[in-house]
Parts: sequence; structure tokens; C-alpha cells
Amino acid sequence: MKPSLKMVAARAEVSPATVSRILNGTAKVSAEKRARIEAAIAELGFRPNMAARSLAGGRSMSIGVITQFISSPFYAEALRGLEDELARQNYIPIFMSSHWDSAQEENKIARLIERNVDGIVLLSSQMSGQKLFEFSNELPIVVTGRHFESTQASSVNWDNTYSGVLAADHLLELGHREIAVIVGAEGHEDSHERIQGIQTRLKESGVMLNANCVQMGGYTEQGGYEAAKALIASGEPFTGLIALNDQMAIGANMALREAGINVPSQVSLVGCDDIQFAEFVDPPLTTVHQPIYELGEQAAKHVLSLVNKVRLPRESIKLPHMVVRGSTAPCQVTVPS
Amino acid sequence: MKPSLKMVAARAEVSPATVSRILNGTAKVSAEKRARIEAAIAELGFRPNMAARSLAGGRSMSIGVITQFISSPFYAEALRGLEDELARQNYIPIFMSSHWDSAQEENKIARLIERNVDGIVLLSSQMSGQKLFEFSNELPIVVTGRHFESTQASSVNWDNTYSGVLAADHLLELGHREIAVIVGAEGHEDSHERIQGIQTRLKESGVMLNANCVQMGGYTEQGGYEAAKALIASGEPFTGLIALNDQMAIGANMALREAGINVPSQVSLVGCDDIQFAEFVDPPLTTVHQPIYELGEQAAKHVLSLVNKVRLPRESIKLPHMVVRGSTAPCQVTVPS
DNA sequence: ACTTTAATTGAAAGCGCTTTCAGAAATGGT
DNA sequence: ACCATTTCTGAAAGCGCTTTCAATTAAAGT
Repeated sequence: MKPSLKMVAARAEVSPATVSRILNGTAKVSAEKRARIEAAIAELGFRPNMAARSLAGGRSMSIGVITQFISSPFYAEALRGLEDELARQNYIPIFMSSHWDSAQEENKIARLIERNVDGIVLLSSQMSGQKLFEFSNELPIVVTGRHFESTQASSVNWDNTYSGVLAADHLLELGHREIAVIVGAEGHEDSHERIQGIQTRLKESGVMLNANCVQMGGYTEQGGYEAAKALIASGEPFTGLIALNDQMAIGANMALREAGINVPSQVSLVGCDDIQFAEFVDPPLTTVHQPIYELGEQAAKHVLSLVNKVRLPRESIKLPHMVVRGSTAPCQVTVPS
Repeated sequence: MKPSLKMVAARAEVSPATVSRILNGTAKVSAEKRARIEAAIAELGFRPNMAARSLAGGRSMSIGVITQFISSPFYAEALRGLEDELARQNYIPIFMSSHWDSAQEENKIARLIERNVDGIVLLSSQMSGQKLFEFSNELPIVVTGRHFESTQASSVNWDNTYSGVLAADHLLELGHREIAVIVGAEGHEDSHERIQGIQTRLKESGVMLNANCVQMGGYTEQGGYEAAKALIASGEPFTGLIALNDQMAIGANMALREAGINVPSQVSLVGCDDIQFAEFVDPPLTTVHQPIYELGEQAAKHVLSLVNKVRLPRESIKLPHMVVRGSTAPCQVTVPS
């Protein structure tokens, strides 16, 4: 039979309440009893039962985390940050994937609430603001990739507009004036902000972003590959190509290669995220590094601050920055001025 | 206040026991009461409290899953299989990373047991067999990447020897006789089996695997990169290179490129796993496809069969197979016969 | 030495559910 | 109609812990 708190209490000749106090540090206990209890715990190999703690105490010490796909290099990195930060505060994450489907997302949230999570982190939620608000009345929620604030909810993000600005500036500085963009999907606030950043910068430099030069790639390698093919097929000229994430950039790179278009001498390619693989493709991908791991950490800090109702010292998240590798080069084509 | 089972019972004018029976399907309930109860549940928006269920019922409907790194394309795929299969049976996974550290692994297992998981899946465990055995006395355990069987434990694997055989055969058939290998790390049963497979096949074809031609790459891109560099620096001639996973193969590919060695015309490169990216590197990576997603699924089925003490229909896992892409080609070098 | 205040401790009441046990109702057989 | 089964249902105990609340003991003040 598994040792219980009661058995520890009996063995240490104290009341269960006192053992509980040691476990939680909720009250002072005399050194002598503390020693007896700790000995008893060790001897019995006692491990507290979280279900019971959760039921009695109303806290489960766990945070639900919903991602679109657990198996994406982007989310994986954020999850790592989350897991590390939560562990530091003795919480555990419970991960679930919602596969870009808001029905599944709601369902998984319900499932997490059943499991008594103390709070929820939504990495790139698809849900309507209305629903989000409703859930945030039930428990603390933190979302990334979009803005949302209420009494029990907050959002954490880096400056996505700035990511767009960086990518655009980089190509502009290299002399590119014909620029194409592969976006992820509609209705993503962060994605939208990046495009905003790109467009603002292009406009400031007197470069028009032709509508034909914007293709959707669904954030996958395959999608990026097809988007680039479409771009090439359209006949629209471009010397600079920005993909809104690295996976699409890698797919696009392949399409360009297949079409016999050299990167970077004919087309400069810039990605976004700086996932682990970016460094290892050929040519190594120039990309906008985003603080993904840190995003996870911050998200964790934010939920826990909501859960424990403590004010968080307002430290803002790092800014994205360019990582220039081999996929971009000065524009070779002479542009009529 | 959150609705409780008791409130549902009151509203439906039945006893809590009856509501519980509906929830669990543990006994027949008259159609009339069932209707009343279901209405009450819907009206109140009642969601059962898992902590309470777990405490009372002794089952948490959750399975602990320990991986080395959650952010690895390999594990991510297995996790997806696990998550899907568990969901089908109304269980949820609780993921934790142990970072190739057996102390952390034990610690996380303890943490999972505290949380009342009904069973544990270890993806590529590092723990000693002794420890593993001890834990398996506490609760059902399934491990992958090594063999381990006991009354409350089992292992699920594909045929790793065969993976090695496939890789070796492929290079052999292309006429390669000077072959180098980048292995992961010491003490991995699956890794060891793959080398066995490679060596057996090489020996059968009268090809010796020189000890200098085996380098360790730690399963990472960076490691593969450095291993390949070392291989090149050693001056040892080779026309075929097998990396025991795709990440190392991708790193090696980069090292070869940097050294001005063309793949596949000068060196044929074969990877292992067939991760998503393999298709998108240049040249597209020839690799041994392993049924990773299915491994996750099977692992889930196995733990649940142990948990619920049902015999599993003995369906064996798919065999690995070659996926020939662009990184291998017939050997160009004339080998003295 | 004797009260006042503070520091420790234990008894007991739940947290929200499952499950045994036994009683009540319904079914069937004759 | 009457008893033997079978089916459905409720009362109550309890899962392992936390947390008041009040009691006990130690420390401090005069």
C-alpha cells in the first residue's frame, strides 16, 4: 500500500495537520517535530497525492498549454521556455494540440478546466475574442500572438511589426525593390502586424507591394514550396522574397532551386523565427530571430502572476533582430530610377 | 460557484450516485432519469472535477510521457501519435522532458507519480534497468528504444537492426565500399542495433568498417556537423556516409558542402528517421523512414492495455523502409577489386 | 509569581466524486 | 394473485489531503 500523509503522521507521532504544514510551509513547526516528520517521510518514501491536494486545496499546480501543433519547431521552442519557467515555480504544464481548429481549441480548454489547471496559456489561439473572454472569467488565461487583456487575462508578444520592419529594411538596404511575401494564413494578428511592418517600410521607400506578390503558405514547408511555385509561375518579377516563417522559407528555397533560380544571387530570401534548422539549409537562411524561448518563459511568468495574484515587474520581452546568413545578397538587377 | 455533481443531482432530483453512474456508464439508469440528468448537466454547464474523480476512483485518466527533448522533430512526431491515441481512449498525456539526464528522468517520474498518472511512457529512456524495474512495480511503464519486459512493463520498437541493414544495403547496391558512420551516443540500444545491422551487412559484403570512420554526433545538427568535419580531417577515405539520424545527416551535409565535397557525386549521404525537413534540404535527403508516429500510437496502446489489464491483439509495428531522394548516387570511384 | 500575548499543535470538517451495500421497484414465472 | 428474480436507485462511507478553529504550551511583561 502506498504511504499516505496519515501514515507519516502516525509514524512521526504528530497530527496529519502538522505534516501538511511541513509539506506546504504554511506554518512554523518546532524543529524537533519537523525532524521526526522529515525522517518519517524519507523512511516511508512518502509522496503526496496531487489529486487529494488539488481537491482539498483548490490548486492543482498545473498550467494548461494549448498549441496548434506540438510538433512544430516554433512551438517546441516556446514549450521549452514554458516548461522551464513553470518547473522553476513548481508547476507543470499540460500540453494539448488544437491543430488550428477553434472547435478543438474550445474542447481542449474544457478538458483542461476539468483537470483543474490553475491557468491556461494559449500559443497562437484561433478562438473568437468573445469565447476567450468567457473562458477568462473561469480562470486566468495568457495568449500569445494576439492582443487580449482583461482582469484575468493578458497577452505576451514581441513587437511583430518590428520583425516586418527588419526584414523589409534588410532587403531594402541590399537594394531590392521588387519584393514578394509569403504569408501564413488569414486572421492572424501577429502575421498581420508583420505585413504591416513590411508594407510601412516599403511604402516609406517608395516601393509598392504588388498584390500578386503576396502568397499564402499556411506556415508549412510544403505550403511555402507551393507559394513560391505560384509566385514564379505568376511571372511577377521579384528579387527579394520574405517568408513569414522559416518553414515556409525553406520550402520556398526548394522551389526556387528547382526552378533554377539561384539564392541569393538571383533572389534574396529572408525567413522569420530563426528555428534551429535555419542555419543548416543551403544557403544558410537569413532570418529574423524571434525570442521564442523567452516568449514561453514570459507566458509562464504571466499566468502564474495571474494565478497567484501578484503583480509582475513589467519587464518587456526582447526585440527581434536580423540574423544575416547566406540567403541574401545585394541586388544584382539594375533598377531604373 | 462552479456546478458540482451534487448540484446536478439536486436539480435532476436524483441521488449523486445516479449522476455518477451516468457519467461513468457504470450501471443502467432509467431513460427518464437519464434525460433529467443530462438536461441538468447541460443547463448547469457541469464539468466533472478530475481531481475528485481521481481521488475517489483511483484513476486519473492521464499518462505521463517522458521525452529527452520536447523540441526535437523526432520526439514531436512520436508525441503526436501518443496524443492522438490517448485522446481516442479519453486519456491525456502529461509531457515532461528529461534532457538525456537519468537523474532528471527519475525526478520527473516521481513527479508524475505524485500526479497520479495511471501509467508512464518513456521515449528513449536513459535509466538503469534496475531503476526501471523498481518503477515498473509502482505503475505500468512502456519504454521505446530499448527492450524491457516485466509484469507491468513492456517495450515497443521497430526493427532497428533492419534500419541499419537498409541503409547499408542501399549504399552497397550503389557500389560504395568505403563507408563512414555518424552515431548518436553510447549506450543506446536502438542506436547499437542499427550499427549492428550496418556492420553485419558490410561484413557480408566483405567491406570493413574502419574504427576511424565511426564518429559520435550526439543526435544534433551541430554534432553531425562536427562529426563530419572530424571525419574529413581524419583523411580516411569514404564515399558513403550514414548518419544515425536525420538531424546529424543535415549537419554532416553542411560540413561536406563547406569542405567542397559534393553530395551525392562525391559522397552519398543517408540519414535515418525521415523527419519532415529531410525532404527540403539540398540535396533532398535519402533516409530510412521510421514509423515514428506509429511508435507513439503503439506506445499509447501498450500502456493503456497494461493500465486496463486487457490483452493487446499482437499487431507488430511497421518496418522501416528506404526513402531514396537526392543525397545518394552510384559510387563514382573505381574500387580495386 | 501571575497574567497577557504569541507560537505551536490537534480535532474535525470538508473538497467533489466513486462505490459498496442494501432496499425498492419492476419483471417474470406459475 | 404470489413469490423469486432481476433491475434500478439512494444512503453513506471514504479517497488523501488542507484548513479553519480552538486548545495547548511557551514566551514575555510587570
